[in-house]
Amino acid sequence: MTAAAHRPATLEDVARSAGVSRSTASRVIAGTGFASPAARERVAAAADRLGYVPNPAARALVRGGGVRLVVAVAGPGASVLDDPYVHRVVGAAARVCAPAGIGVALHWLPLGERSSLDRLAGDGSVCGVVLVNTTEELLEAVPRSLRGRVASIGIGSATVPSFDVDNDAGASEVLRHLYATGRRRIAMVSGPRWLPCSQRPVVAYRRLMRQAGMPERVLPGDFTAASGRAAAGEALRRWPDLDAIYAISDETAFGVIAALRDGGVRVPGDVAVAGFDDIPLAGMTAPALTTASHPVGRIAAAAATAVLDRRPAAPVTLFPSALVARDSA
Amino acid sequence: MTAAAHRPATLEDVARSAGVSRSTASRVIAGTGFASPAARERVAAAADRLGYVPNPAARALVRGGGVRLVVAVAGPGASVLDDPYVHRVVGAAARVCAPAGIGVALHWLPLGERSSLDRLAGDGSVCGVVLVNTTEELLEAVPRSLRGRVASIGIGSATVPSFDVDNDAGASEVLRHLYATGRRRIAMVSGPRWLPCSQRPVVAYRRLMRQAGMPERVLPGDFTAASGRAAAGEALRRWPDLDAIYAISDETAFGVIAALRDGGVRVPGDVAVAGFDDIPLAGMTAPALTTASHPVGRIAAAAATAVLDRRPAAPVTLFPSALVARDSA
DNA sequence: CTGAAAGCGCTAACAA
DNA sequence: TTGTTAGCGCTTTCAG
Repeated sequence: MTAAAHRPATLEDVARSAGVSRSTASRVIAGTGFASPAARERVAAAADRLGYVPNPAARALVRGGGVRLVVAVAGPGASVLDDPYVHRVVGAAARVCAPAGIGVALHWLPLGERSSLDRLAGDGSVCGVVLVNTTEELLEAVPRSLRGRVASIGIGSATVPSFDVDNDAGASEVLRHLYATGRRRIAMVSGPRWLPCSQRPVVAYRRLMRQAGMPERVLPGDFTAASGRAAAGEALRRWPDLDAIYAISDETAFGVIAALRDGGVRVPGDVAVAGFDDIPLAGMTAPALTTASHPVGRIAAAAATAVLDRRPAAPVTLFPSALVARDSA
Repeated sequence: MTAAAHRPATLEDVARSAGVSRSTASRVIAGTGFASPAARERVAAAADRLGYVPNPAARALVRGGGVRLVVAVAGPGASVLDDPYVHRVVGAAARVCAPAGIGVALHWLPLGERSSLDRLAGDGSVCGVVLVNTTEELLEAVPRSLRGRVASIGIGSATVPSFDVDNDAGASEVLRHLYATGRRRIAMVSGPRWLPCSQRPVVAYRRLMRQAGMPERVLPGDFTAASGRAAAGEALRRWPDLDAIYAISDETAFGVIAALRDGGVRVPGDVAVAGFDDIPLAGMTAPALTTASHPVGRIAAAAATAVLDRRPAAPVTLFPSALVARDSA
């Protein structure tokens, strides 16, 4: 453990200090190729003595590997980068990448703009891309050269493996819970129309409603609490007989509950409310939110790992969604 | 706009295509040094045609600049990396770094372990470090070679500039609000004892209580809702005459409110509760949380920018905390 | 098993 | 104003 010199120690320094050539030192450090036990030990000792840390940038340069993993978030505006969900993804990815000496960058992908993806593909420092909130259009625009080092959290395509929560099963479970507890006039607040993966729960909802002979009532939202507020007001106006609202995100559900409360509607007495995601605070509010928990961190870690390892991933990897029945429904 | 070739275009490709030397191309692309308008234009055209993107890794290698900014979070366990606050910091940093071709890595810094910092300093690919939740001990262990490219979100030192919210003013404002609305027996739920910057509000609290001749009642917490629950129970037991609880984080405040509710104590009727941070949901709950809003994203962005630009920052940069009076207090 | 040599993509003296 | 020449720190043939 040496006081870090002003200039970081290089492999050359280690080699000299160990009395071997740079190649030998490289083989030992990288753990690749042959080296005598003696050489192995001397190099290890020298590296330790000098506080040597391999430079991933130099390594990437010669290997053509890249040094950053880009989390690319599609959306109508750059403000999508402020989303807590996105931050969770970036945090999980950064954690997975750190040991490999890989950094994470956060980019906004304007909807329907293919040049951004081309730029990423043409950047030799980019080792891979994790797409968030993708559209079919964007998926089609993924350049050939990105294949094998791109993954999507959300919908995928033939060339882009998808890592996502089992939206269909999750939504169905919540809906069945609502049904089992006697709710028959269930409205749904959906995600933004441009986001395909948020349509999955809507499809499940419609199917279930039809099967049960219950009315289909879908209102558009955008994951925010504000959109939940607005949707709840609208729902109350259009369907006074309403007895449940299923929101596609917890934030939205909280907005729904707030609007209901303002309108003098009791939750769950008059109207049950369920969310989706199970954010940390979901269990602390009054009423505590009934929702489905999603392993966002694990999903992001899996996507990042697939990209890092260039491991040919299954076309679709689904993560389980688990109903958390609390007070609101 | 060329379909990204399998191998990203290099400066050499651009130079050849423009009919100039690599150096000239470099000067034009990097915007440094001289170049005739003619050359300038031809290089620009070639770069555009080839979809050329400079490779930050190669650039960093020759300039000795590094390619990753490390967000190093101190704490007793690696689980500190799961914190939403940390994710916000990483997200903001990643956003600031992306245009420069710099990635962000997330590291856990075990309390009192100096070798981690030495490793970071000895890694040539690290362009800088943003410390989160630092201690004096860790600050002292910052290697010389990191000076000028390290910043702290929290307390700082002579060599490490600090970027933080004005904890003192923020806490005072909340406390004064509590006082102004008639509260006289105010308990405080503090942050973890090992975290110096979380002691600041406690100091402010003690000073104010003393000045007003009010009792000092501090209970330890750790920012989590669970610790808020526990602290509230304890507070009720020890101080039955309590009329307000000030929690050092919104999560904790929500835990406090939940415990109070469970105990049949009305908020704010019997006991007022105030938080700290103003998380997005603070305004949606019942009662809506009175708290102080903190520009976490801006703070993180400022710290990251200071490190990136190697700009000699002021020893301490304080960001304003703004009281948001809602229903809970 | 080891070392010499070439080169990843780029910048920065230096000479022309 | 431009091109030539050295590297940045590392891996990787290819000879020894």
